[in-house]
Amino acid sequence: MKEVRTRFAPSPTGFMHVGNLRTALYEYLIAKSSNGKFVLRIEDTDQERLVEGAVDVIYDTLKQVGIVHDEGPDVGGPYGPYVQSQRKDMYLPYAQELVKNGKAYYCFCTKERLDSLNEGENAFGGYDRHCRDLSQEEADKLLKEGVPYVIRQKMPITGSTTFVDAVYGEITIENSELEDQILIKSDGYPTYNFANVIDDHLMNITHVVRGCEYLTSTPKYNLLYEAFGWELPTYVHLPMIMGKNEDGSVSKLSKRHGSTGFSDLVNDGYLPEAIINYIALLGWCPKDNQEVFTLQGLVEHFSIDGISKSQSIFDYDKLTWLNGEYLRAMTLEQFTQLAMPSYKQVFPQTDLNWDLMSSILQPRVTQLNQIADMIGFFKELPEYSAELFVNKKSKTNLENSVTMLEAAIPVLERLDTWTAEAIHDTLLALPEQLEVKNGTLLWPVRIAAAGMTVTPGGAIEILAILGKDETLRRLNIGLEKLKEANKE
RNA sequence: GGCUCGUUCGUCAAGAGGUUAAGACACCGCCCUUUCACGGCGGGUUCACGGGUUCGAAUCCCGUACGAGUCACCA
Repeated sequence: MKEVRTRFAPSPTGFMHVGNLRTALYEYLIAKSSNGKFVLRIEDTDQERLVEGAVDVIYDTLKQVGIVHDEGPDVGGPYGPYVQSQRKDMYLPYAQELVKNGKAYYCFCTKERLDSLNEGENAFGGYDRHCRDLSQEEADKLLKEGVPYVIRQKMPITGSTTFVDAVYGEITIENSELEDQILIKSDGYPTYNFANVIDDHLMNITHVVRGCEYLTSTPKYNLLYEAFGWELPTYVHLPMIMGKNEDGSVSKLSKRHGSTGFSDLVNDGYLPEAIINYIALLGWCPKDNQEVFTLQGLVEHFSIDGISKSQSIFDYDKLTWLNGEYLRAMTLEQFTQLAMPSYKQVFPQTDLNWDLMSSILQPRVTQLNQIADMIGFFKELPEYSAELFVNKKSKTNLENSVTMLEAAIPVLERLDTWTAEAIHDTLLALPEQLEVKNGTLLWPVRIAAAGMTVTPGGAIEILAILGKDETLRRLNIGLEKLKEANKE
């Protein structure tokens, strides 16, 4: 059995769309699940769209998610170079061979003529094959005169072309639908379509994996393989990733739906592992419906027949949930390490009990970038209304809250060892004495300590993190606020 | 518009002629509880529509509708 070889062939645009990343992931998984090779090839044949540093974005992304390529521009390999602009001179001879065999031809049509074909009421819709039947003498003459040219593929006029896709099955396209596409551009560079076929063959790629936007142009590729007498690869076309619009309609995932780039998602506080895990599940389902996977787990479970045919909508809610699962699954130390930049953002100078902080945050955080907002109240007591002390379920009101704080403050003042455990024992002795439920005491304490109704962690943890001095200061502020409110 | 592909809860989806049509996210309710979260339990008109084929269709066939892709010297 031939070794499986797949390739990720991005254009260096400086941006890694999640759709691209998913394609890379599936290519990697297809190769690795059968012990094959995964190749990285940079497709930079469009000289007008070159972006500085764009290739690094590709390396960085793959590195962050743990997808390792066996061959590529940076690591080399037996089929190099792996950058198309460095392979430029390889393509023309193949195109010329096609011309010689009558499968392609020189075209001298100007841009203006081409444009005019698609204008006005006589719009033709495509190329009219004007140069297809130029005699060899004419072509040679124009070539000698230095008239700019492109090389176009000569498509069959009649009949149809059928191919089998591993996901979509048998697909037939009428040859009359196929345009005489350009193989070599007037700047001498090959088009994507042509370079792709040549390189995939030269690099022994066995599985061509790509988005299904290429589905209907696949016959053009196959006609090229046939013209050269090369073996066809296995095609694996992937369904698109879509986004849901406000009005309920669906369109290709783009900025207006949210973050669509890998680095955007990371900035939003998502973990690379969670992003990869989520993306793997968008359009693919394992036999046993498992949902949480490491990259290695995906390699072990992946199979092409689990790829779905229909487009799927990127669901930020589910990604968020999955990210929370990853966050909760890690050790406290790992969590603290990831959270530390946020901790330091809020407390650049001070050190708090970060372990305790992490222990209350870890079950609650779903995106790392929420942390700074969640812990802001530790740094500064928010402005709040005395009304917050009133809570039906805890049976607290403006009057008994005073009693609770007046009971809590002195015992806390006498407490020397300021640990969560000691605070717990001290505070929880009070409700019994006062003959109230725990919540009746703890609600006002927490409100006074935090100045908000919803907090990560309970009163005890919050006091422990705040420290004795700050706790007492805040409880007294709360007490004053209550007395003030009761006066009115 | 031509061509190609697709359509199972709001979303991701299992399902391959006979199932009470899984599971997950989201949502709602209850429990746990020191608020929130975590965790536990429970809930909901889901097979686009219309015809066939069949004893029997989410599954097979044909139409229709809707959605998407594609028709570049972009990839």
